[in-house]
Formats: sequence, structure tokens, C-alpha cells
Amino acid sequence: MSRDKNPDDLGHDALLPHNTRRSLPIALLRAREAVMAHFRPMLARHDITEQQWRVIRILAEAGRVDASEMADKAFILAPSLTRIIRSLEERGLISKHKDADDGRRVLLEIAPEGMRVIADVSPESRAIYEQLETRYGRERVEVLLDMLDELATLND
Amino acid sequence: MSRDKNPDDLGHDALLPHNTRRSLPIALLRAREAVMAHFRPMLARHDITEQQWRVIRILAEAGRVDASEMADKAFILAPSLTRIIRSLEERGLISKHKDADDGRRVLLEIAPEGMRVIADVSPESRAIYEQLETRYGRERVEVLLDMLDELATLND
DNA sequence: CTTATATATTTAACATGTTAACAAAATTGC
DNA sequence: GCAATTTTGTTAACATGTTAAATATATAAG
Repeated sequence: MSRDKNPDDLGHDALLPHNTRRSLPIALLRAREAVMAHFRPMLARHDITEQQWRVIRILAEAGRVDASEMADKAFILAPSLTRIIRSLEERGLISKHKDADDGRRVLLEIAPEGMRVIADVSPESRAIYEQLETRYGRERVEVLLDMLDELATLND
Repeated sequence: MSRDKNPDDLGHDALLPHNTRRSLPIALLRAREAVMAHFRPMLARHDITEQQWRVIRILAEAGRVDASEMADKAFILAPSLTRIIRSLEERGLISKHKDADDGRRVLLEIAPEGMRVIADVSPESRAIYEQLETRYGRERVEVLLDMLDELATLND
């Protein structure tokens, strides 16, 4: 019985916040969740989280990377990254070395076991993404990515 | 020195995953984070989290709401909602009652103290949102919301 | 060379996300 | 009515998000 689709129900009190159903933060959350719902079960079968997948995937793409660069590329905050690195290292998916030139920096590298995960997960991941692209429309995905990027860089 | 903008750098290994920089999940995450960066400091000044704000805001909009409906509207998973409700009730921002007709259901209602938060935060929230809308373009926000909604409902 | 400042990472503390298991109440089938 | 099933909400356990503070190393100022 919550048929609050009637526009007259809103705007009767200027103190009330923006209509929840047309709010960018929640819309972005919903969309992201819907997308991840396609990937999560597959990742779970391979016993890795979304964030762990992002990290090893970036290492497979970019080779040796320090923690700051990783935080940047994977969009993970430093404290989370510290924990994720510890976990991935304990599981033998990545290796960790101190930078010889700068003792503060931590260099990350994918391990053979990590490459095995890449080889297992990558094809499935691509297939899911391509199916998504097809269903939503390749062109529209590109448009959406551009619009999202512009939103993300509004501050710069 | 990470100038991997050259398209030739990609595609040399079909095993590698989709290019990270054009991936929907991360793009959605970045965009959402950029948007929330505008709101979070303000919410922090009022000593509430983003999720707590969503909950009391929905109660202010919709009146009495049960937990399932709240989880749905605020897009918060049940276990998280349980904790958020406990916290908000302890702080006196909301009240909680058992449904007389259905003993399983928990009915939520905003408390006077919660209404005070609404009154304090709402104008600031609106101002931030409107500034964002203006900078990004009102029309484009609408288009983006439509595209995000379609992405979120692809599965239905 | 030494002190002050800046940068990179970690730790701490708390809130939320995520899945699975559980408890309690309601509904369905017989 | 009553057992089986479904629905609602909570708890548990672990991973991540978020902010602030701490630590260690590097760089700049003097």
C-alpha cells in the first residue's frame, strides 16, 4: 500500500530532503549493486572478494606496483588496502617487497598462484561483462562511462 | 610515469581482464564516491553517517515504516539495518515498536530529536545537491538517473 | 648536519557490507 | 487444527569503508 507515486505527495514541506527515489547517491549504489550481483557469485566460487580481484587484476595488467599506486588504480583506501595485501600475501596470491630506493614504499607483485586465479577468473569475468554490455547496449555503456567519469572528475 | 593510454598496450593478452579504467563497477564506485565527498563532511559535522541519514530521511518522508520496507527504500541490507536501527534508537533519533498485527515486523518512526536533525541537515543537503545539479547540468542528471535506473533493473 | 616538514604505510576504532545460520511468527496444505 | 513451509528479523563472523592517529622514511630549510 505504499503507492507514493503521486507527485502531489511531495513538495508539501520544503524542509523535507530531496526525493529519495531520484537521488544520485542511491541511484549509483543501486546500479553498482546490480552490476556486482552478476559478478559476485562467480568470484565467490573462486573464493575471492571483489576488492581482492581488483588488486590481483591490476597487478596482472601493470606488473610491479607500489601500494599508493594500487590504492589509486583500484580505488581502495589505504587502510583497507593494507588488510587486503596482508590477506592476499598470506594466501600466496601476491608477494610484497620493500622498495630499495625508498624505504617507505611497498612494492607488490603477482605470484604464480595469483596468475592461476587470473587465468581461471578472467574468462568468466569477460563473459559476464560482455553479456552485460550486450544487454544494456555497447554504445550506451560507453556513454554511461563517459558521464560517470565526468561526474567523478567534477571536482578536479 | 604510468602512461598506459596507448591502446596498443592492451589486447596483447586475451587472458587479461577488461581494462580497469573503463570498467562499470569501478566507474560507478568512483562516481558515487565523488558525489558523496560533497555530502560526507557536512553529515560528519552533524554527527551522522550517510546510512543513518538515509534512514531518518526516509522516515521523515514516509512516516511509519517497517524494517523490510526500510531496507528496500534505503537500499541497506537487513543485518546492517539492524545495527543502524539499534544505534539510532540509542541516540534517540528514532523509535521502534512491534507491529500488533504481525509480531515479526518492527515498525520504525522518527523521534522529535530525529526531526531536529532533519531540520538541521535538510537545507544543507539540498543546497549541496542543487549545486551539484547545476555544475553537472540539470538535464544530464535526469538522463544519468534514467540510465542508472535501467542498469539497475536489467535483471527484473 | 640538524631540525622541521612532508610523504608512505600501518594501526586503531568504529560503521557498514556480505553471506550463512538462526529464532520467532505467520501462512499454507493437508 | 497441525505439521511443513515461508517470511521477518536478528546474530555471528569476517571483509571492507572511514577517519584519526601513529610510525617510519625521505626531503627541505636553516
